[in-house]
Amino acid sequence: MTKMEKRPCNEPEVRKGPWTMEEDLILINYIANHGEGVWNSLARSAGLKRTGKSCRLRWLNYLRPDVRRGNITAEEHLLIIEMHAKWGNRWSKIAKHLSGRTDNEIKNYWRTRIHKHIKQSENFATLPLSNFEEPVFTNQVHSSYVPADNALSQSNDHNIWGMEDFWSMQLLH
DNA sequence: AATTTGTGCAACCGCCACCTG
DNA sequence: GCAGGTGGCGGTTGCACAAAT
Repeated sequence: MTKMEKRPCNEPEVRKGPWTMEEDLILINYIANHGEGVWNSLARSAGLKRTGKSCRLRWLNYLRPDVRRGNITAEEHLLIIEMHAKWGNRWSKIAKHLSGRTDNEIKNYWRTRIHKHIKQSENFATLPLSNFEEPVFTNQVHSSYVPADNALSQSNDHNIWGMEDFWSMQLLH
């Protein structure tokens, strides 16, 4: 919340924006002890000043132990394209076929990598054939479209706390 | 070195469907 | 049948960081 907003004084304070390490730990600990439940009451019981929706999203997209982030493989890349052709923007449906992947990640991946390149190739299509480059999805392109390792480490770098850290801390309790 | 522009991703928003009383 | 609460989904936004100028 960047601006000061008026809020009725009887309404509980609701935090927005990026999650802090403390909040993550509270949520992880609470779910580890009590399991997932009704998210609104979970948020209240855990003492988090977040909406149930926000907690659910954070858990599903980031904190779940089985969630896999980054490093989309060529195989997954192909599956995404295939399933998107079949179902369109049904991200959650697509995500269910890619274990550990979230709809949010696939949606972002599509928008930032695949869709962008399709747009680009559409632009190429308006050019004379002599200017036309490789079709977007060839074997050759698979490797170039899979995020480079350094790009991944870059994206993981600003997560100072990896999920492994959280879960290893969890095991200590 | 400073500034601008582009990119990737986490998180929010709004809508809809389902459930329960 | 209706209203309120909740979960799930897809679209969009805001921000941090990288790359380009």
